[in-house]
Amino acid sequence: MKEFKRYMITAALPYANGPIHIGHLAGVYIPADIYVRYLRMRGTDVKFVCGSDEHGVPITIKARNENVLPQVIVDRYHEIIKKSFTDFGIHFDKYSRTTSKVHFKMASDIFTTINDKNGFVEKESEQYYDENANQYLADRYITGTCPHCGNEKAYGDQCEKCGTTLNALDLINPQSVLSGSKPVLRKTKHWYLPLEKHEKWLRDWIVGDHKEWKVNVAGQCKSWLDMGLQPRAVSRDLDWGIPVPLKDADGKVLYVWFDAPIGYISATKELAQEQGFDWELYWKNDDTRLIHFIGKDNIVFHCIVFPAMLKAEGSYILPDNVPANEFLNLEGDKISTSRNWAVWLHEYLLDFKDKQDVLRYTLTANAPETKDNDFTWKDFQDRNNNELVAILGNFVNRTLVLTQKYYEGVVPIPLDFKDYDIQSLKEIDALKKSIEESISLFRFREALKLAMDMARVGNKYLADMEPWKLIKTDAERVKTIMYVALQITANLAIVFNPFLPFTAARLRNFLNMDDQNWDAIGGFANGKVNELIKAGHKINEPVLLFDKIEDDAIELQKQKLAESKKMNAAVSSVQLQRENVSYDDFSKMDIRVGKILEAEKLAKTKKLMKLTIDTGIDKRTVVSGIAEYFEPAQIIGKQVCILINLEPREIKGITSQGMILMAENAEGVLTFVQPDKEFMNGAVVK
RNA sequence: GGCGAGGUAGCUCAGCUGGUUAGAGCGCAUGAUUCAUAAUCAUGAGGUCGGGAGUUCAAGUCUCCCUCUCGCUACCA
Repeated sequence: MKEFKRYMITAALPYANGPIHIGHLAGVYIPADIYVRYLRMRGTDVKFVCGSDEHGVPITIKARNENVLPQVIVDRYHEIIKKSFTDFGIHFDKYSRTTSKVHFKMASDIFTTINDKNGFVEKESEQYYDENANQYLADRYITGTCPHCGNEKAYGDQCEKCGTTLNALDLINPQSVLSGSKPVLRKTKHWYLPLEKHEKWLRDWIVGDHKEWKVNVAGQCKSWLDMGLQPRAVSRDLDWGIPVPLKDADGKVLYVWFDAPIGYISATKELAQEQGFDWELYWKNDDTRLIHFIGKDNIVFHCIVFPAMLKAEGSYILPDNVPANEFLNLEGDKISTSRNWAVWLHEYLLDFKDKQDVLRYTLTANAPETKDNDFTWKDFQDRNNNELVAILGNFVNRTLVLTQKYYEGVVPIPLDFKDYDIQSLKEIDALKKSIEESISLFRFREALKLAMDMARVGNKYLADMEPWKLIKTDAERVKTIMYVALQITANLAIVFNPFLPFTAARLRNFLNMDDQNWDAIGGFANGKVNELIKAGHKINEPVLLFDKIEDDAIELQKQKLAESKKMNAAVSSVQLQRENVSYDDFSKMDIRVGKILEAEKLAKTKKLMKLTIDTGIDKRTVVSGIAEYFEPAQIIGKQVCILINLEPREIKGITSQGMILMAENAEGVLTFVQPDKEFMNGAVVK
């Protein structure tokens, strides 16, 4: 593998419309932090940056809802996020934000350079415009009736009721969120990044040059490349964001996805200005290894879109690896900000004071590295009580307590080392090597387990040597044993530093030991024992490294979650009544009783069923999205209610003439609305 | 429906280019031990590797079909 002179590490920019939760931590920030701490301990030249992603429509919506300026929203969450990272020990060199001046200039410059090189294409399209508010409407600023489920509060990009992704032009009765008026279509011009032009080198680069990428990452990229890349708009009609730096671009800003990843570069530049180094060395030099830590939702951006931007600009290096993680679930359910189904970092830090490392440990040991994983409070408690307390904490404690008891805290002078002493110390070296390997492959879960094995070596050593027995018969030998146990303890103080920085620091404090770099780790090499703490060295009185977590603390957290669940159920189970309609409107609908004569599932679709209905008037074809809940055989012969005077519509090449009436519950389960006994086909429903 | 990832011991996961009786941690059982936050150490039980077919001397590991979970995508009058 190529030797690099320096590392540029980025962690996905959190979006500044909500706080950080355990999913973010497990997927992105903890692995990135471990990696960077490790590199630093090896004396590697590394910069680690992140920042708040502060543009985009959702922030302007939140601001509107609270009747404040977008800046107020981003200021609020920027502070919360930044503080919680600091308190949690995620140690960025720079945590910036995309509303900074440096970033505005950086994003504008990059846009300009790409534009000067004809890296964009311009296209006109039709978009909804609010004539009262005098502005174009982002998809989120348009509500209307979902053409699928009839929800009247569907947004222009998706319907939250049925989860469907929508196009604003599909909405029935579109309405501007800004003024309530009916928007009109107007032409607007935007700049697009023609990703399809980058397809070839992207494929060579990802599929050819980077076979070492994680399978989930490579697979996702290949899937996109195979589908064929499309031009992607880099600008939007919005008043919150970085203005498009061109003359004829009034009211247009850079699309948030375009400016956000540039935030990594801006943050580096700001750091460079503070510390006085050349930022371009970290972004434009082939000897730099660029690594993006992200979650799986960001794979396409960081592996395809952002590299295409950088390539189009021309002077930047591309990421060497993008170790994306999968998602973390919480107690069996997807983490969700809007449903408040999450463990929020800032709340955890209050509820579990000084227990940063317990969460770091749990989330690393159970990190979603290869597939989605589940966080449970029971697991959190078990890992603390059975692993941190029982294995690591206990070994350290018994060693230090014995040292106090036998030698008043002074590291004893060893005599002859026996084979078993040396063998145990050599295991430290073997583990160190394995840990290095695991970390280099971004397998932090495995690395952490190996670090715990080091503590296990210590426990086993003490159990086998039984110094508490020997002290009565061979006090001289015990000195050597305790000396060895203390060296193992000192190794733990270093090896855990990337994973559990708070604990490692406390341990070094107990041992009265200076910070050490990674290479200091060792047991036995070149025919001699590696002496991390010298004989005669005085150590401090120990305190327990970890406390047991009792059931009531866990119960409290579970109750918190149960509350969220209750609230959600209460809110979402029954839809509110819709606005009144006139009798005239109602009577326009011609609903009849009909009978299903034939039914067949449409090939190549998941939900669609082609039905032939006897309406009493005629036999007609209706395409209906019910295939997920019914088998053709079980519905043939059923009587149903059917709206027969609905505009016919072509679906998958078949003309659908009408709509079957269905009832749908909160989970989206469907059932037929039908007469309670066999009735005449064609009978009017009113 | 298409594509991607995953389905391995009660739980959480390793198993690289196919090769002797399928591994680890936690949990469980038994024993040892008491320096230690009843922590530790040893031993053991427990798996037809989602199901089926095939290739091969040999398959968890390759091919095909089916099935379930997660994600992206199409579709939903």
